[in-house]
Amino acid sequence: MLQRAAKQRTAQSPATIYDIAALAGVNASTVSRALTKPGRVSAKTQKKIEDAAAQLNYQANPFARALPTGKTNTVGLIVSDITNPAYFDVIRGAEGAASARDYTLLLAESAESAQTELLAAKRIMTTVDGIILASPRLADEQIRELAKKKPVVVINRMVEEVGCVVADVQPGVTEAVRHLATLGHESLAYVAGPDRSWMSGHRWDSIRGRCEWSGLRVRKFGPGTPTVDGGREMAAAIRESGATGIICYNDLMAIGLMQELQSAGVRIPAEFSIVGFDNIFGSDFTTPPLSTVKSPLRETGATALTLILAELAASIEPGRADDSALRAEAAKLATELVIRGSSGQHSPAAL
Amino acid sequence: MLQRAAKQRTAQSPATIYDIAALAGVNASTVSRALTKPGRVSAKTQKKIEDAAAQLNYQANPFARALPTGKTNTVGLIVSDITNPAYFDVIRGAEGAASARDYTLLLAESAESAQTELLAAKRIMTTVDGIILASPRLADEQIRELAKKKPVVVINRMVEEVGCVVADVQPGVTEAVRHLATLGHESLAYVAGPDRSWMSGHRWDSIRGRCEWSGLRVRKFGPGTPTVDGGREMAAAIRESGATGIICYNDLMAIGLMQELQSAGVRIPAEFSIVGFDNIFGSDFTTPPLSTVKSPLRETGATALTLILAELAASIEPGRADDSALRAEAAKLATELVIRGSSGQHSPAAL
DNA sequence: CAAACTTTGGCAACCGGTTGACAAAACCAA
DNA sequence: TTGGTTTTGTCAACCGGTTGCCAAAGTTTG
Repeated sequence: MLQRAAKQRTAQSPATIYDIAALAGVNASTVSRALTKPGRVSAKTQKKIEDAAAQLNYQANPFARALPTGKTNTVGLIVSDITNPAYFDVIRGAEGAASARDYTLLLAESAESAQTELLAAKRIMTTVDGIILASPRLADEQIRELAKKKPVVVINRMVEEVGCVVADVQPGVTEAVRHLATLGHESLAYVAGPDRSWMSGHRWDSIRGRCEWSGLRVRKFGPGTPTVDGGREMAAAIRESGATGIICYNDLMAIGLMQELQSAGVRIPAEFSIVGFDNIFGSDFTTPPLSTVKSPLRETGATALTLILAELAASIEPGRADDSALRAEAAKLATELVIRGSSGQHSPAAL
Repeated sequence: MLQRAAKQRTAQSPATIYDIAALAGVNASTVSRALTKPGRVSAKTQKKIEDAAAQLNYQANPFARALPTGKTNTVGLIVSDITNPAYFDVIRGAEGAASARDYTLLLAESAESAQTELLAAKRIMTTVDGIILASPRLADEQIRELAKKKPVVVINRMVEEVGCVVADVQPGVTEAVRHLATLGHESLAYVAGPDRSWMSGHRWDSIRGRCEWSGLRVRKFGPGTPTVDGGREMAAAIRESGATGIICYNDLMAIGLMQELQSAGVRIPAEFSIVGFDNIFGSDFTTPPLSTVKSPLRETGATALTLILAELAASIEPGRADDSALRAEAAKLATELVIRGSSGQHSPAAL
């Protein structure tokens, strides 16, 4: 009552299918069919109903619709840290793909905590048709557990039995290592991200493999916090290490590392070459601009959303297992090296 | 039927209050009360019900709850352009404030188009308890129209009869103009953003006012696109204008302008001083790092969400008009000048 | 023109909670 | 023990859609 009053105070209650039914002189169920089941009602009644709906400015109540069907036309996206610009493009890609298909994106952040992440996931689980986890900090088992309830797609991580979107780091890493070798660096270093980050380990594996293949020395530093400050903290260790070709887990760390080294008087790229990962917004603003292994972040976000929708479609209509097409699409997500000023001919003598 | 089967295939249907009722040996409505109306049920039954709920891993279905109450515990946030890093702090602030209060954030973007914005607003209107519009491109009247249906709070714009969160540009602008004057600039320029941007006009008004007060010449350029490229496009006009102290609508434009001028051989800050707005991520990466009028973006987002919730509370319990407290909070959102390297002593002679 | 078949629309149950009205039970004082 | 009050739980309606089932209306066919 109170609510009703309040509702009427701020607005006239929105039109329902019953209002339409009354206006068009048909039953509510006919209205429902006219609006959702194409071809189920005669063209004549269809028109009457559509006119009435337009006249009343009808907008279906998504909750009433979701209740019996369980479908919400909403996909949740949980990122580990909204601050990280790398996710900007992921979010953007997912949002674009979602609204293009008349889906809505629900955003949540886990603040780099597995516990918060699980909480957020559970909180929105009931509200969405599926969940995208960007660089989740949860354990594999927990992710599989979630995936039992609703479609789950993981970004930047491989989890068995769960849909994953991971750009192929190989091409970018290969280019980066070759690039550094060509510039005269014989000893490389990898500045790792958090231990919980699957992607950090993955990048390291790829780099190490490539270095072995090329006969280069490479050491791993870290784990570190995947932020500008986290990069700064690694500067001293890197400087003492003897390594001169540095690849960082992500651009933020690379930028921090470069800033700290420069403020200690080190010349980049003469003394150290630095390469990041992701090609985030602003990575070309630095002096020198950052060389980086570019990830197709936006496409990653869009692909993840497409995958969710495909899983959804498959669970309704189990016949078509067209995952192959999507796998193919995901496989096209390759990384590539963007060479800018932070990597260059190694010439410490020029001091 | 099919759905039911599908549901069971991927997961056991989640527990309902009826399951709890059966397990605890009470009526479903008692369960509902126990879970939502503290004190309405005896301690004994309360405990029985809570135990049963815990045992069944109960999680209320938000749709079933939203249907009769109309409350969704979700707030929509529509930004004009997800690409713009300025919004990320706004999003972050709103997200933080939301999840702290057990609310969820629904994100949508309008791609700088009034039409898309209206569409997005209408689409999510039915799903959320309130909407935050960040730098909306809609007309005032359209915004008021939306506000009739659900609480609306507008960021970076003043709209009468609607809740607004606008940081006070005055202190930052005053500092910036004085700063430029002190550096020896006698002729200033403002590089405007889009015509549809209220904030762009607002900043211009403030700057012009301050310049008149100080007896400085100032011209307005634009309108322009509020992006790095938009800034680049203004470079030629600025260079010919004779103005040497440049304030840009936002950091993106400032960065673009600076890049373009530098690539034409212009020395910053010797020949031109450049000041942006917002202090976005990366604005300190440039060479020279960008001087900028810092906006409390994160607080703005958080305040907007708090305002929405306050309006919501007020509409249920109309007695308390504690808007004053919130106004006070919003008023604390002041801008301030961050002086970095892109502004400095005007010394064209040093050429 | 009737029989057989196809469309089309109505009825009613259901999704999972919330809530007003009311009755049963428990409690209290006299 | 009784009458009055308060607490506690039940009943049933409702939110606004969806959908299986069925009957009425319309169409085709022999």
